[in-house]
Amino acid sequence: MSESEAYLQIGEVAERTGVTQRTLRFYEEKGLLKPPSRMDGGFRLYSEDDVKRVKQIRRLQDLLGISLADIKDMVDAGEILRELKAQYRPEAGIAEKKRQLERAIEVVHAQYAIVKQKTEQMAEMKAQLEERLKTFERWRKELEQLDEKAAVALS
Amino acid sequence: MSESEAYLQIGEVAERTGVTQRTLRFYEEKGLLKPPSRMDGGFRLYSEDDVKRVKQIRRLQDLLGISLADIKDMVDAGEILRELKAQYRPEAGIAEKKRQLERAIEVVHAQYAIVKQKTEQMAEMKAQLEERLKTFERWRKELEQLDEKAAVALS
DNA sequence: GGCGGACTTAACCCCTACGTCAAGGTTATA
DNA sequence: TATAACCTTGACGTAGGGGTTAAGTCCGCC
Repeated sequence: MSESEAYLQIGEVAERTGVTQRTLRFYEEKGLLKPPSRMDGGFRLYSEDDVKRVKQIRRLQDLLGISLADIKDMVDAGEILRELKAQYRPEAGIAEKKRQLERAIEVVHAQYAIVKQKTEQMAEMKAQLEERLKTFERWRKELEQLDEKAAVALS
Repeated sequence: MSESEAYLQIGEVAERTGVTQRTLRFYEEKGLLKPPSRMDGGFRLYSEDDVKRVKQIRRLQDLLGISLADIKDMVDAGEILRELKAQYRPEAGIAEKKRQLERAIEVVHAQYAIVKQKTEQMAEMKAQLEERLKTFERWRKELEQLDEKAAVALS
C-alpha cells in the first residue's frame, strides 16, 4: 500500500487487460473490483493488483463460463489468502485464520472440480471432432475421384 | 421425413433435453431450430433429430461458451453433412456438394481449434489449482501445529 | 358429448453482462 | 488559453434466456 506505486488510469488498465472501460466500471459496480482511488478531478486510479484481478476474472469467465457472482466468491477467497500470506503475525487470532483458510480451500476445491469435469468433457469432444474430420476428408477424396471420372467421361 | 415417426410435444422435448419450453421457442425464434410441424390446434411437434440438435447446442454452449450465432453456423454445417450423407445420389451436382463439404470441414476445423486451445488452457489451470491446494494444505497443517502448542501453553 | 385436468400458446417484464451513445468535466500539450 | 485526448455519470440497447399469466387446446373418462 505504499504511496509511490505507479497508478494507472482506466484506459491503460483496459488496454492491458483487454476489457473495455465500461467493463471495469461494471465490475466495480458489482463488487468484483474494489472502488479504486481517484485523482482530484475524479479520474479512477488503479493499481497493478487490480490489473491482476481483472485478468483472473477473465480467465475464470472464459475457461469455466461461470457467473460473475460465482467468480466474485473465488477471487474474494484468493484475496483472503493473499492477506493471510501478507500478515503472517498471529495477531488476528488463529481460529479466525483457520476458518478463512478452510473456506478458501473449499472454494479452490470447487473450482478444481469444475475444471476437472470440463477437461474431461473437452477431451471427449476433441476426440469426436478428430474422428469427424477424418470422415470428412475421406468423403472429400471420394468426391474428387468422382469428379475426375466425370471429367474423363466428358472429354 | 416419413409420416410414421414418433413426434414429440414441447414438454417432452424439454424434459429429455434439460432445457425449458421457453428456451425451445427461443431457439426456434432465433433460427437455431427449424420451425417444427404443428398439430391442428397449433401445438408444436418435434422429431428425434430436433432433440439431438438441442443437445448439441447445449454442449457447444456449456463447453465452449460461444454465441448462439456461432453455434448456429456449426449445427448448420452438421446438418448439411447429414443431408450429404442421406442423399447419396449425385443428382444435386458434385460441385455443389464439394463446396458444402469444404465449408463444413472449415467449420469443424474452427471448432477443433477452439476446443484444442481451451483444452490446453484448462490443463494449465488445473495444474495451478493443484499446486495451490498443496500450498494451502501445508498452511493448514502449520496452523494446526500452532494451535496445539497454544492449547498446551494454556493447560 | 361434455367435463376436468394437463398441456400449450403468445405476451409481457425481469435478469446478467456488458455495448453504445450523449453531454459534459479534466488533463496534457502547444 | 485553446484544444485534443481522456475521463465522468447516466440512460438506453442487446443477447440469451427465466418467470409468470391469461387464454386456448387436447385427451381420457363418465
